[in-house]
Amino acid sequence: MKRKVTLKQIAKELDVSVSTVSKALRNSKEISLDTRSKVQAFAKLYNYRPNNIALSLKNKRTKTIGVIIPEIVHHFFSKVISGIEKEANNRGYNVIIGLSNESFDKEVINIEMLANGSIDGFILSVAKETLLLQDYHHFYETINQGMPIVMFDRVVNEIACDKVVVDDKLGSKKAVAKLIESGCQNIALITTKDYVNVGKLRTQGYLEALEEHKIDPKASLIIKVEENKDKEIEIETLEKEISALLDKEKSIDGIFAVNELYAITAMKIAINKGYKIPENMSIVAFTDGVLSKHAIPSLSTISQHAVEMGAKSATMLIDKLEELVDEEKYQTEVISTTLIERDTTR
Amino acid sequence: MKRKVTLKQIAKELDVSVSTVSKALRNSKEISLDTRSKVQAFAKLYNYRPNNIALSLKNKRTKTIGVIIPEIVHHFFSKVISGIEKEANNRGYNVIIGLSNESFDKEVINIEMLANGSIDGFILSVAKETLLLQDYHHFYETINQGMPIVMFDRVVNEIACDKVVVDDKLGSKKAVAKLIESGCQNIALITTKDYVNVGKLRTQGYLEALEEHKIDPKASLIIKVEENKDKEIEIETLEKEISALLDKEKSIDGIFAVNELYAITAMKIAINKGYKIPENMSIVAFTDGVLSKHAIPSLSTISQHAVEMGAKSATMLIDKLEELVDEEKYQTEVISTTLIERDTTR
DNA sequence: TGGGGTTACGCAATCGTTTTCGTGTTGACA
DNA sequence: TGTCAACACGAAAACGATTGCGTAACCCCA
Repeated sequence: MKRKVTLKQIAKELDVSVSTVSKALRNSKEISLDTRSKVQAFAKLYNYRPNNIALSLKNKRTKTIGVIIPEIVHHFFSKVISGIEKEANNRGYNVIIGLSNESFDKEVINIEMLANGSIDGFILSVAKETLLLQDYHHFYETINQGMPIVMFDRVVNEIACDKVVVDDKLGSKKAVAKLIESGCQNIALITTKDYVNVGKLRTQGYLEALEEHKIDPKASLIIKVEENKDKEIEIETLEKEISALLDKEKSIDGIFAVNELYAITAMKIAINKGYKIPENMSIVAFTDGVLSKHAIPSLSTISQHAVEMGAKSATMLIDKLEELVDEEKYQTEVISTTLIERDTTR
Repeated sequence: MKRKVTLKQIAKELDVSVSTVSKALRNSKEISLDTRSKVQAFAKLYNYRPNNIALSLKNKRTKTIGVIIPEIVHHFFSKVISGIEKEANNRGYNVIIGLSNESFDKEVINIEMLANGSIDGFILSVAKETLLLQDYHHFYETINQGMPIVMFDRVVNEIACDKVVVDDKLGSKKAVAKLIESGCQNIALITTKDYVNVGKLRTQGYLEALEEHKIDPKASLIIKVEENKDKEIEIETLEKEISALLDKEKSIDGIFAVNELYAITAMKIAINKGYKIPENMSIVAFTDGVLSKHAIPSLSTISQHAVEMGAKSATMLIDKLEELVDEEKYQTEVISTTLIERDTTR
């Protein structure tokens, strides 16, 4: 086993100083051609690679980006990561991942772990618990120490940093407009409680679409799901609610759900109750994922372009890190959504 | 903006030496109680945190694990990562992610990028292209430099390192046995070409199960899918093949697929052709994911316990890093599979 | 022969931390 | 009063790399 070779070892071996070796490897003309080629040959032979940690210490930059997300077993987030990773790699950066599992404490710990020199900047999506507690001290502290943050999807408006968001309201509006225009009159909404920002915005989009088409919203058609750590329970509860809703409101002919799981759940129940999809029941979901694509029938969705979000976030962060952009100026990039028509809409 | 405070700054401020500050913070009794509390109070006030990079350089360990996977937008891999992350975090390690996108070159680049001091060890699943080329020099070099590797799922047997694998053969056997025992007589197999190790093993399991139940395998019931970078095309081709197969072999009453997407695809076509599932067509898939769980009807699957795989991999790597285990001894851990019975089996 | 310029290298500081080894100042004891 | 231990602290090396500056050795020319 040959351990990694260092400048010092090369220097000793060739009987020159460390600085000579360093300069020779960087092809400094301060060093004679003779020595240069000798050193370079030796380095190549021993497969010399500069130690990243030492470089990081010296340069005060790690060329590494920290990404903190609520969960990774999630189509949207993993897509965002792949976007981040691709862009970061292209620009010579590594990506280090922290999972908050939607927990405030884990988010804080992860940030603190990484903020002590391990990374140059953060890309993150805020944990639900954090949004609920509205305790943002860890973000402020990080930014205060001069470490840039880019927030995506679940952002905190009051924090001064770059942001990349989906146009949730407009996306929902598109979805609901599609339902209305294809003939739906009574459209149910399955959304989350309002403290989840994106849920709130998507609800607003639903309401605006109705308004624009002169349809009076009915509170009785809206289900606001209480999220649960245990998804099983959450979905079971939702199933009962949807079932009850469909039993009570026979006129429902369209459903808009703020995520695909809610939509799939609704579809399952609707099919069980004998609805024909899309003939007498149309369904559209926000968030395009595998479930939608491969469901039977396949679900029409609003795609968030997650990969693009990730790539954009990385671009913004790296631009800031490399000072290609004004340090004090924060931007909010809006990624537009696309309606993907599949088999649950007419 | 207050930049991070260092030992040197504290030392200057309190008019003591750097070493005194360091010792005081580590509560060395070499330092008087007076000085100790003074330093500690000051450090707390200024929120001092030791610089990780400097520590890494000094300690020659980064407390970071490099994970290289073929893709992240994939239920299995993201679950493995969540397992790795959890275990790693518990033991004070960070996780840095590299994606190979199934490409040999990207795998090599990622490994080289991380192997220069950024991490203490690797956990990885080999890219398909690498398996095809059978070029493993980058793994050998890494191991040779004294950096431990743990391979999971897609492993290279000839390389001496720790491995965590799924019991692919036994898992498939379980699945096919289930089909047979529930009354299926003519079971089709949808698998991958043999160079993908796991595809091969799963095919073997299928064959063994048939053999044990005294059923003669028929080559005409087996589809070996040629994988394609473009999943759309791969699935479209597969759809045609399955359709042709079902048309030709009317006696088929069971399908075993080596992943859930193949199974879902088969199910879709079977349903279209009027098969009743599970009454006259049963289906089981290897790999348990969201698709299976939320498909209608929900798919019976073989679960690989991906989170456990990740956690186990992390445990093995960290144990080696912390020398809790013999450096020269390599183990192969087999994670057993579980049959999850849902609605596509009787 | 002495001064100036060039060449080719080494020294030492630096990044932030830990740790070993001195060392000056006490106080106690013979 | 001389000796020695204990105490409290500082200097310096080390991790691996980069870089500004100093300088020895040489040549050239006046």
